[in-house]
Amino acid sequence: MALAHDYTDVQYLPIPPKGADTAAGLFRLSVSMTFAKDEEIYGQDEDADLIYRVLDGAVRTTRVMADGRRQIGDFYLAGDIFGLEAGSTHRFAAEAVRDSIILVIKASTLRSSGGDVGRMGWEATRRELERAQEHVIMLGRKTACERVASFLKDLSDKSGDLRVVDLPMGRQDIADYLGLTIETVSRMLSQLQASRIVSFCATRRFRIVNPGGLARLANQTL
Amino acid sequence: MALAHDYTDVQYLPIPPKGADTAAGLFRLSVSMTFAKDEEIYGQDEDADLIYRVLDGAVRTTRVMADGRRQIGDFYLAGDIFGLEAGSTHRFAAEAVRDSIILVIKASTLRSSGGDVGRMGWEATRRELERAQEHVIMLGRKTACERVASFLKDLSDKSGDLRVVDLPMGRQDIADYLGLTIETVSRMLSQLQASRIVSFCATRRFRIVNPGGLARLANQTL
DNA sequence: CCTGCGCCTTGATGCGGATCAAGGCTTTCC
DNA sequence: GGAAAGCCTTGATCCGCATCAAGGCGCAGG
Repeated sequence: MALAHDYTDVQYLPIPPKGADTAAGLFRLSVSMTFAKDEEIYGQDEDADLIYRVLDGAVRTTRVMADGRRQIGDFYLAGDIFGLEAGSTHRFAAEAVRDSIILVIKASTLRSSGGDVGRMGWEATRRELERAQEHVIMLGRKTACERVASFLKDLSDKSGDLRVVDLPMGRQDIADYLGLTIETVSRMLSQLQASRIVSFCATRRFRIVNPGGLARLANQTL
Repeated sequence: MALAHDYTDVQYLPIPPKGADTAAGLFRLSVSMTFAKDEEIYGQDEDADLIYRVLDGAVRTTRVMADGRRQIGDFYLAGDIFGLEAGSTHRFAAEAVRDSIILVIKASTLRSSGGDVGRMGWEATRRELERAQEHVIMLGRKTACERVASFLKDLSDKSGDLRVVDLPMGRQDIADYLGLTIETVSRMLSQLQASRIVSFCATRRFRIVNPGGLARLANQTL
């Protein structure tokens, strides 16, 4: 298990991010921190008085059962907000998938403000809820192939790049997100490549060859 | 599919609910409506300008894939608030599990109010998110037996009754909530009864014989 | 360069839960 | 009360994914 972050590299942001970014306003008073690959950002059951935003890198939220079974709640990429999923304590831990820069702000600052800022927090929570519900559909009723296809499609939808997409996470993380084993994920990826749906230029970088086919396999209901 | 509700039985509530109920304040300006068993309260993809609270009965939210696979998002019992899960349109439909009385209020009334009322809406959304995440763990990493045990335990935790719990929903609804088939749910229930964990006095009413054993089987991580 | 380790892929086999099938029970409606 | 339909249970069989096993590949460090 990674050591708790020692908070020595906290630094105040000199300049607020651009105005075009709606979420940026929330983080005007935030501090920036860096986390190494696999370092813990917060732990399961820790107090939840901070809210986070990925500036660069990637983050996963995880929950581990007593016998070691692990479920990943979600992945967060540059621009995403996380840490909202909590009552008084976090129910998932958060870890850096790779070296990352994270903006941090006190939750109480947000929650207490009634106007625009508070509503933005609510909006962010609502988006989290939508993603969690999409995840429920995936885990409850989709086949292994549909899950992997959905995952690749979601990732490509999120990344602005037209056709070539980077996977920030390893196969085990994908498996723990999709409720599968690493072997099944690997097999499905090979299968998608064999069917000319996608094409891997490297282990963690692929191109979508047949977007229509991918969408059909993903079987999104919306 | 149930016909859309015709809204003819709308009636204004003469008296606000008791002050002890924190959520009640939100629904001071609500109207009460009744829905028959299996009647649709709102549809998938419908506009989301209303928020709902169960006064009596039970509600399920569902999503159906093109080929008929169905996933239940959650169940709502007396006192629960639902309908928050939406951006501009509902991503799940909501249906009455049995004859139910539902309070309805305009979402815009809530969202626009800055102070306490708005914060209560945020809190309700946050609780929804927590439940959805618990659901993700269940569907992603729990066995059929653990899912059914968790389900019975959650239900008993929600209902104030000490030992005897009523199931408002049928086996198919349980299966579609747990990501299983009706046959597997039935087998697991029989198995739990055979192991003296629970005891069914009727098809939809059971008693918890061994609460410790049930909790152990449920394998909750928190 | 070579070596070693971590990550990934691929193959063989097993098992948990789905599917298929056949009643039993319970509720509803006449 | 009797008939019919819907809901639930139980058994037999099948299949998709997990598990077990054996390398392959690529990257880091010597």
